[in-house]
This record gives sequence, structure tokens and C-alpha cells, in this order.
Amino acid sequence: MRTTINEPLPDKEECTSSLKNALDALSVINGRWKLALILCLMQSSKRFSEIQHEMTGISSRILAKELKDLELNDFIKRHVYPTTPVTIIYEATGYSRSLKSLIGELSAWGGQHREKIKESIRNQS
Amino acid sequence: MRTTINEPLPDKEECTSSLKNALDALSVINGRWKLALILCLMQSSKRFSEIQHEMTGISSRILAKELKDLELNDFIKRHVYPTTPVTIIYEATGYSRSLKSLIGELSAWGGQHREKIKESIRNQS
DNA sequence: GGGGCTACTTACACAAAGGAAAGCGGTTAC
DNA sequence: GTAACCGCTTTCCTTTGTGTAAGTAGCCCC
Repeated sequence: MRTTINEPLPDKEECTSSLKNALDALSVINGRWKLALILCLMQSSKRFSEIQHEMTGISSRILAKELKDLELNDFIKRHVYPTTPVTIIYEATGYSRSLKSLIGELSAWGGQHREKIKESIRNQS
Repeated sequence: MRTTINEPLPDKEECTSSLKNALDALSVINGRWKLALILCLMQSSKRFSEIQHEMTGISSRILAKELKDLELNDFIKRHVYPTTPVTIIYEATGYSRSLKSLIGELSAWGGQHREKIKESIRNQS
């Protein structure tokens, strides 16, 4: 129930700092659109209206905000070309590829979890 | 800007299903307390009031809700011992250990990201 | 000069997440 | 009997995230 007060827990400090990092990571990729946007732009660079068209359901307000957010975190870069009218292209940076293994883990775990939950619902009924 | 319509994107379908799984995983571990609770109970099984004491800041309403959630997802088990008064112990299940590598990835990425952002703020100023 | 396009911004609204405080049913301690 | 503890639940409120609709600045076309 409780380890004694004096015996430090196995790796409590390491654990809380690792928790802090994990929560930071979550806060960066969290939200309905962020991962989708990153993946979308990793497939190819696109303009605002093209992204809006591909991500059916996102409003321009949210898209603008999310793009700003992603740019701040260095996942994407905003290029302005002085054509008339001006062309603005959003491009995934190399840094967005640093998410690859994280997304891989998330996806692998998420996939097996869905299976597990489906299984346990079947067994329950 | 846009790949031609007929040439299918590198792995678009795989990508959207992987996105779906990743979002599922996020929805399960998402929230201010879930990961902390899992890690807390992985260190040792505990009673409601002990958890509440260890996680300073969580309200009983939220704690009860989160514990229910985690139990539904099979991360923890609720044991009732018929002592007087009844003792209730929450214990991390083996399944919660399946999160280990995911938490590891999150934490590793989060740690390096914080460094990177700090760096880029320094360079900017 | 009216309408349309692009890349947004602004104002408003709503729903979900989370927190504060009180209560509750059962028990033990005094 | 009354006070306290445990494991919650209930009520109310604030904050955060997201959505809808409209507007705007700059340019083009006719």
C-alpha cells in the first residue's frame, strides 16, 4: 500500500521528470488537427486553401491558428512567394520527421489497444 | 504544391489509418492526470486517499472519474477488501506496462523538444 | 465599380474538461 | 451524540478547445 517514508521509491525522481517531458510532448501534438496537418504537409507542401480542402471539416480560423502553432514549434515553414496574388506555401520541415518514431509508437499502441478493447467487449457480452 | 491526381500519394491510406490509431492512443492517455496516475500506481498500489494525497492538486471528483476511466481501459484494477471499514486498493495491471515504450518515446521526444525550443529562443533574442 | 479570389482575422457561441465546495452513507473513536 | 475518516457523488462554475459566420486587405477581371 505504501512504501515506508524513508525508503525512496525505485526511481521516483526519474519518473516525475520523465512524466513532465511526456506531458510536454503531448501538449505539443495534442488537439484534433495537429498530427493530421503534419502528416498532410509531410506528404507534400501545400497552400492554405489546398490544406483546407484536404482536411475536410477544419475551419479557416482553426487552420490559421494550428498552422501558426506548428510553425512556432518548428514543424512547418511558411513560404511567401511574391506572385500576384501572393502565393503562400506551407512546408513540413525536417524537424517534423523527428516525430516519426513517436507517431509510430502511438499508432502501434493505439492499434493493438483497439483490438484489445473490442476483444474484451466481445467476451463481456 | 500538389501531386497529380492520378498518382497515388506514397502511402496515403496507410498514413490515415496510422493517424486514426495514433489519435485513438492519444485520446486514451490524454488529460492532465492519466499518465501521472498510471505511473503513480505502477510504483505501488494505493488507496483513494493515498493517491489523492500524492497527486497534490487533484480533486476527488476528477480522481474518481479518472480511476473509473483507467479501469475501463484496463490499466488499473480496483480491489475491495471486506475489512471494517472496507478497504479499496487500486493496482496497476500488467497491461499498463504496455505503455512503457510509448511513455519512453513521449518522454524522450518531449525532453529534446524542450531543449530545442529553449535553444531557438536564445538564438532569436 | 461590382464581383471574385486568397489568406486570413474578428466576434460570437457552444461543449467538454477540469476545479471548488458541499454532501452522503457507513464506520470507528471519544 | 458528535466528531472524524473513507470513498466517493453532486452541484456549480471557469477555462479551454473548437465551430460558424461574417468581415477585411489586396489584387484581378470585366
